[in-house]
Amino acid sequence: MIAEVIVDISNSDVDKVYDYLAADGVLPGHRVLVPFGRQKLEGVVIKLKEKPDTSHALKSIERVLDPEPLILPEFLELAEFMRKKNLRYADCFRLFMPSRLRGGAIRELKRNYLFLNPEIDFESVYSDVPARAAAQRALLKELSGGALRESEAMERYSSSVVKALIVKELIIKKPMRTFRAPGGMKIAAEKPVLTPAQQKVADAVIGGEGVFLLHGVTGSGKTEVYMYVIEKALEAGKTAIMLVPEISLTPQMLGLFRARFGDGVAILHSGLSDGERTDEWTRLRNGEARVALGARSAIFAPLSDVGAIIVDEEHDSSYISDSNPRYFTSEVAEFRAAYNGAKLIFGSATPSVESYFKAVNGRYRLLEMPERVGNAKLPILETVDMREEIKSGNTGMFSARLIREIGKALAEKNQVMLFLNRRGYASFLRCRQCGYVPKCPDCDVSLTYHKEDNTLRCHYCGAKFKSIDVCPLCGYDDLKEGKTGTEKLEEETKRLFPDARVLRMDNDTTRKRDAYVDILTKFRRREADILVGTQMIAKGHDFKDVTLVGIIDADIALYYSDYRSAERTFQLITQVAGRAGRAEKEGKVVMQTFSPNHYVYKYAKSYDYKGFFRNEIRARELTKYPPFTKIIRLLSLSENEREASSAARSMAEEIASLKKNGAAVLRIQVMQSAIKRIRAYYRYQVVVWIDADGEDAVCPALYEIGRKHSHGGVSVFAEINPQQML
DNA sequence: AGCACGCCGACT
DNA sequence: GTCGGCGTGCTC
Repeated sequence: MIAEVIVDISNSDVDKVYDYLAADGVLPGHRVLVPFGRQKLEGVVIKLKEKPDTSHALKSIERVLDPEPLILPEFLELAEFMRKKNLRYADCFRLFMPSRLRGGAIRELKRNYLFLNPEIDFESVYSDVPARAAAQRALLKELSGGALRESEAMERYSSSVVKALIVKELIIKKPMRTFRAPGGMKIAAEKPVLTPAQQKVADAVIGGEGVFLLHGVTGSGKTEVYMYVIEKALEAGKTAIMLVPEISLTPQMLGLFRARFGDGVAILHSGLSDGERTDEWTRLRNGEARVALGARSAIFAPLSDVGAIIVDEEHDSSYISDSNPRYFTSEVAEFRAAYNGAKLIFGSATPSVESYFKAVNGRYRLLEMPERVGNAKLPILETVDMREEIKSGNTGMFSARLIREIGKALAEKNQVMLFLNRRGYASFLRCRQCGYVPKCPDCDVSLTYHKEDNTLRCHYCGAKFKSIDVCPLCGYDDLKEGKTGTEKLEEETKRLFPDARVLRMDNDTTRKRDAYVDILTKFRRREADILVGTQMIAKGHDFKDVTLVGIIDADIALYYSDYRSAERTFQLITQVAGRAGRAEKEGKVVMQTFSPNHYVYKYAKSYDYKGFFRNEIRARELTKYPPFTKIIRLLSLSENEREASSAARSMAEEIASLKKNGAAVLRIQVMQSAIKRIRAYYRYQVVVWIDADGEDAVCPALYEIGRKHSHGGVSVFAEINPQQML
């Protein structure tokens, strides 16, 4: 028999099928060890066949690494699907299994457990232990109820107690495979009865076909619908996958699912240790857990017979991987749903324009939940025109209005969230005399001033420098500070409200592993009155005492003038607003803006998603942007500027000749990237507009052109509809 | 990704 | 003469 093998090397030159002689018993999906050149490599068998496709002399598979194929047949097909989308086989298989399972051995975590010696009768033994050996009796009693980790027994009793019982041969010690279960919060959640609105949506999903887009306002109770659908899948003997943005995977969320589905839930996300991930993966693979809850990568949960897939907050950018390997979670979800005949729900309060467009066109089935559960009102949104503030002499970051509202909320013993999507203290420093601005030596961006540790930092490569007090060029000692970030916002808030307890949450305060959970917990426990932060505070966390949300600079996302900036702004405002007034208290949102007449604010204020969508989709159609076209960006990187630019130009020429030969290419643009250099690599790009449905026809050729130009000092990366074009 | 082959510069 | 720089090419 001949086996087609993919070797575990992530390099386009070797990312293809290699034929090997296979003994009986080798099956598709098996991990195998194969001789490859002069080395021995791990690979995956993707197919068996009678005759080789090559005249090459064939080598034999050296060894099969697992008793049963580790890769499910579904994933072999998924790999083929993803490969058409410009991913390498090797990268696919790396996504499909935890890294621990590669590299030959599956290391199991073994721990010593204590058991009662099964050869003796508990009752008689127990009475033989003298009453004064209270600790020994207690331990025996506990063990009669089940095994206990040795380390735990040592901790709770003592080593001498354990030792004594082992010497008396009343208990035995045995190593056992343990599964590390990442923790969740213990929540006693009885199953609520669905509201009529929730039930209607749930019934539509259960009784319907195809892919669903659930458009439900924040607080409308989408999670209950998800859990209901998952429950139905489980009742039918199937499995389920629930995806949330990484940031929403709080202990509460885990606790909620644990309470509902018990040990049948496995968690998959990037924060797990290798060991934890392997254990959770294995529990899913062997059927012990039937619900996978996790971030993006959990879409690859090794479940068979998937009955439901939920993608919550579907508009969230974390569903699109920003570095290689790039894949669209939604595409994988649609593939798996189709393969398994599973229910697939994309849910959001602010669906992406692309998804909503599909719903409007019938590609997805649209479901709506326009009301909050329990009559809770949506907060009132107000804009404050910051131009007027400046005219009236207020150049600070707080408008008079916002200061007043914060004061009121604090006086009423409520909590406040202040949102500013820019971290650091000041976005740059500039010498008032000669105009010098400190820039990153490796990137074409100015350095952000961080007052906390008096550093200048590059937010693109992470470089850190000691800050300056005088201009290094002219020696002048008055440096102007650029746009303010969260650090300064925190400082200003403390200055204006000296009695309030202020917490800050951004990339800089959450560097440590559980820091962000800690900050949120503190805030929830009312150990602070005001939470200041970036994007992070906008997502998915409910605080019942927050009645006011201040958006310090609502325009930030609008400044990035790409076709998605209005959409991003709308999503952000709606999300941030969703944090206010979730319980019986009514909420208010104050948005400070310099362009109050922008249509985003009009629609956001009245929670008019549909109005926003109509406006936005018209603009996209006129300007020929997605979803009416697809944009492919070929990014050319090189330490040598001339090589980067000439590769880009040469690619553009080849694409132009494709177009001439009739390819569905609409427009080609060669240019320097918005940021000309990052990490010492110059960035040039070719941006190609193609027909909305032209991906299969055009993209393979574009990828090939990119690959051909990835040579010597130049690397080319291809991206479809890039999130941002930096 | 490795590893060998191969073709030019500086050295005991 | 030969040691060794890393460009190029190959792996069923």
